[in-house]
Amino acid sequence: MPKLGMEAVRREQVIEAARKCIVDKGVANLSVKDIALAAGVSTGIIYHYFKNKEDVLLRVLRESFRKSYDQVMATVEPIKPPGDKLVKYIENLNQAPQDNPDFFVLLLNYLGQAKSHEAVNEIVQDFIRNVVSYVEDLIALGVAEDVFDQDKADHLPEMIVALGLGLGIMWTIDLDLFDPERMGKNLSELIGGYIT
Amino acid sequence: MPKLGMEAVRREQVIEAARKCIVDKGVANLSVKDIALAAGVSTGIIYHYFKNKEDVLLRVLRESFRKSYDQVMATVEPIKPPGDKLVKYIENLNQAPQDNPDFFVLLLNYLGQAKSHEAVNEIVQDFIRNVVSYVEDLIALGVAEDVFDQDKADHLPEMIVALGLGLGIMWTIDLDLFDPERMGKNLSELIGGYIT
Amino acid sequence: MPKLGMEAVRREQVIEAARKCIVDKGVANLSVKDIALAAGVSTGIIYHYFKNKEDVLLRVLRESFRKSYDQVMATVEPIKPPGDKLVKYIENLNQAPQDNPDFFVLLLNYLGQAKSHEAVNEIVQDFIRNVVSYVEDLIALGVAEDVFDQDKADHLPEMIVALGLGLGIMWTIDLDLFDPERMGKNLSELIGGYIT
Amino acid sequence: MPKLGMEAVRREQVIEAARKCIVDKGVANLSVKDIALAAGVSTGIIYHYFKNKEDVLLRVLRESFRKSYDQVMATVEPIKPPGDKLVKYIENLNQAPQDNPDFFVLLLNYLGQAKSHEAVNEIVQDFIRNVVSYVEDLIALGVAEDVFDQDKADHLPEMIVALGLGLGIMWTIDLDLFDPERMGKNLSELIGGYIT
DNA sequence: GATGAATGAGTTTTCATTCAT
DNA sequence: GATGAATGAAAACTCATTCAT
Repeated sequence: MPKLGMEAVRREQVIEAARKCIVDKGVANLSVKDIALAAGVSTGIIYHYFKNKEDVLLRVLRESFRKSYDQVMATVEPIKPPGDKLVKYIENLNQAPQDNPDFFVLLLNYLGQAKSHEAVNEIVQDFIRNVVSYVEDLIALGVAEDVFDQDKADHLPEMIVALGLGLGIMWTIDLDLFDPERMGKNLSELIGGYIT
Repeated sequence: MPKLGMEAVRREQVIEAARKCIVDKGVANLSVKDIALAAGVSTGIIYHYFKNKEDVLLRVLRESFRKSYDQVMATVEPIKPPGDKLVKYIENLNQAPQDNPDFFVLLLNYLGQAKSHEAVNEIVQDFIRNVVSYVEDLIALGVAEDVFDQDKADHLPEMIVALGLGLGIMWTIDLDLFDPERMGKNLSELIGGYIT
Repeated sequence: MPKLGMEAVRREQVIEAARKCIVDKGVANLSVKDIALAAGVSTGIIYHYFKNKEDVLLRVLRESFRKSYDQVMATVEPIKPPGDKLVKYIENLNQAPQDNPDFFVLLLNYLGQAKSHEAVNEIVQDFIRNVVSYVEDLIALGVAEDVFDQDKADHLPEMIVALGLGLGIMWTIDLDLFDPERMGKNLSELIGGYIT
Repeated sequence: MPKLGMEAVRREQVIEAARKCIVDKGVANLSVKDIALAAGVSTGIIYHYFKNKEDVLLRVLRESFRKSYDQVMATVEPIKPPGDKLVKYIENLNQAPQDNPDFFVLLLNYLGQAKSHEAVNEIVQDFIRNVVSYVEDLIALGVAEDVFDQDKADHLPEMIVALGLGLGIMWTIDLDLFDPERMGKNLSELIGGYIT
């Protein structure tokens, strides 16, 4: 067993286990013992690498947002034409509930805490602002390069994100509510109409 | 204090107290003692009128959805012209986070449980389906009376609801994200464009 | 509704309900509410006619012993020949678990409390002593009237009662342990051999 | 105090403490806190080693029956002559209330629950059947080796056990009811008469 | 570093008893 | 007399956190 870099391994091990537990049984019913069991470590070790349970949970959230961000960067950023970039992003947004359903389950689990938990609120706020501002940038990019007209709607980025969030939540709660495939097309059309 | 015929009063008293507690401190940190204290009763009486804590929480959710429904009925249904009806409803949807911020905080608190709690999931699913189907009816009504063209977008009702939900959540988490007033106008335009 | 004699009626109503509850679900799992429900009265009324729950339970025990005693008197005492009297009593003892299985279930429920509950202990002790002394009298009567020889065994009455008690308990716990019919005959022979 | 390998010790510690509590104050009035206090541990640890209170109580019963069985094996089995074996066993049975009064108190505490508690009933049934069948074997052994005649009474083993049980209970409830010394002799004679 | 036994404060729930009506 | 709503103390049980090994 390597001793060096063990810390990073253990932390990742615990965070991933906690994430899985939250998705499987909900934050509400999650004990430190559950996490330790899922991670294959003792409860004690969790307190060696994390301040306390809350610390673990906050890191799960941050990590989850970071991964989501990384994934967007990896799939959207390589694309160069600004128009395609936005289209790809919208596609991503639309695929998210299917491609990464865990993300929405996790998000829902934390959103409920946001209003009564300062730290959670802050992290979630930052995430939403980042997403909105990223969409703003994508649109601005298109406008700058004359691919889009000035977008015709005020607050379009917020609406795009809200649509993605709302549809994601709705589909997470009720898989039969709509067909994500067709919804994807509608979404592209709707938004496309506003920027060309 | 009368002792007879208090059942309805007590139940309402407890449910309202529980609702308030959830909004104030979150379901996660909510004890029966808290509810009893907020309701001004003993913990014992809660078990006299409700099966257990879960029973109370589920009733808070149902009651909250019922009130929300009643309010829509009271404000939207009196309006007769189908076009105005839909507009009014959209307005309602848009005002909701401001007019009734508690509703969204409450909703968020329960959404997190939905995936790991059968009963919650069912109630939330029903609610969403009802809302979507209500919007469908409003649009169909307009089309039938030749006020709207057939709506141009597939899944428009789902998108309208998703927008309302997404914006509501975003605004609940981050009051500074956008100005609801202006957002209201954008929303009306966006949707208006799709049904006339 | 008659007002006079209501007290006796109510008391009997409650005691009988409590007895039934104990037999059905055990003293351990018996609440005052259960008793009230079974008796078709309110919990309050129980405290009007009895000092407290313990008072009810003690009266159930006494009443049960009294009835058992009355039944013996009614079936055994009318018989005049001392020999037949004892035979009849033994028969009674043997039939008890079948004829009145509730009695044994009840008895077992209280025997467990006897060692840690002064009042119960006293009542049970009195009952056992009475039963033993009744058998002593029956035998003495037979000897006095020259129907039996002096009984050949020391402590015969105690042994007879112990056999009845032991077999009753065993059969109550395990109906398949033996056939009470055949056991009855064996018992009569066994005891008969010792007093003639 | 060592922390490792304490499982067996702690379990025994808790079971023994629970047994003591039951004997001292009765199952009816026994809280987990009492057990923890008597065992000198925290309440939490009890739930670490046992599923719940019921689990502890059932193990107390099983353990008690096991010890009783072990003791019989240790005292009766070394004896080889079948006749002496049975005599020794009867002696044991007779001495039990004196030698091990706790056993009867405990037994009484559980017998009351048997009828309304499936698991208790099963354990007690098994115990009684084992005891009866052990006596059957002892007699059969004697008959096989021509030490006893075929026993003259049908159901003799059941009667022997019932006598032991009945006398034990009676003497537990009322120490003054008879002299166990003399009772022992009577018992031996009585039974001896039936198998020689 | 790693373990998991141990703690005890806190949570849900029950229930005998009281008392206003 | 009669009711059953209301209380609150006590019970069973959970779980984050600590710490001896």
